[in-house]
Amino acid sequence: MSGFNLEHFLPYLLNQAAEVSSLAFQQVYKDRYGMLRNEWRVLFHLGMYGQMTARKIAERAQLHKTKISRAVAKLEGRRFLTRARDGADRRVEHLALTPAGHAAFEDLRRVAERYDQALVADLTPEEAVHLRTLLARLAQRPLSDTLRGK
Amino acid sequence: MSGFNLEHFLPYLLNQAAEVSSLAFQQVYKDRYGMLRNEWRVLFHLGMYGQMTARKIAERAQLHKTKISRAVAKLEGRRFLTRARDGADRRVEHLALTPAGHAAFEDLRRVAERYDQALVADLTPEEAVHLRTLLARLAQRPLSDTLRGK
DNA sequence: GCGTAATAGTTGTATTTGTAACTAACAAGC
DNA sequence: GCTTGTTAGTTACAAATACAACTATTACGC
Repeated sequence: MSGFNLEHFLPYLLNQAAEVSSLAFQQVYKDRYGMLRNEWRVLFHLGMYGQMTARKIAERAQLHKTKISRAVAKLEGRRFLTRARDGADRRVEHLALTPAGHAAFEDLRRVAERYDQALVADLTPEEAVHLRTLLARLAQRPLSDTLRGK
Repeated sequence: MSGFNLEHFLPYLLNQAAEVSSLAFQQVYKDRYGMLRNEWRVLFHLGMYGQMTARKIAERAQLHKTKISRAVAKLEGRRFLTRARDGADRRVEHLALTPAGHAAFEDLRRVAERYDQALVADLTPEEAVHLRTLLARLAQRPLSDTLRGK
């Protein structure tokens, strides 16, 4: 036997924390705008970084292109964004928020900001920074071959 | 404007880290045993804590009872667990791993242990402990009313 | 230019999931 | 000992997801 314990297993802890900490915020964009997570993410990327192509969003958000495609279709249907074909390469479309889309983004950005502060409320500022740094490190590392060999 | 940035939003970071850090391990239980995440969780709970009811697992794993129900049905179909009706209260069933189920659990437990070590490999032991502690704290806190008021 | 490959984005279909409604068994009040 | 309520677990159906195949367009090799 060993000291291994399910409650300390990092993927388990990460999943639990991610789930709990997303839930209340998810409720907000769902209730106010009928959005799903992927739609919110696309909205946020366009709001934060301006006009972008679907491919670029997929890259930055690490989201599969089919998810982007469907999220974009929904957001377009709600008039939160518009598409513009690229003149030079007609496969590409440039996505941009409409005023309504931008208003929704600003609203949700404010909520997200307060929400984030509430989440780290009982951590010291140093702990909060440290936590974000560690998470970013974990998220960046590719782990495909950590399990090679017996 | 403010300093708010999507890449620092805690739910976003947690989700990315959780997803990345689960992926390679998920591959293992999927490839070796054709299991989904919920089935793996049920297997692990039974393996770690012995015989249990579905309700108890749902409680400990913070998983909805329908997920447990379906996971148990799949695991039963693969002969990884058996059900035994409670004599006193015939609504209740006690679940227990079969030898095959226990062998799968032991195999996966070993993989999980090595995997966890690989995940924290470039953290100091203190950092790793700290990270787990912070995550557990986040996971426990109920956040339903952090967003009250304007 | 022409054939082959790559890229942007979409659609189809099989799985999974979420939510609510359901069955069966027990408990409590009167 | 009935009626009403609760609890354990299952099932049904709608919605969401994953993955592969698809269309349309551009790029490359020769």
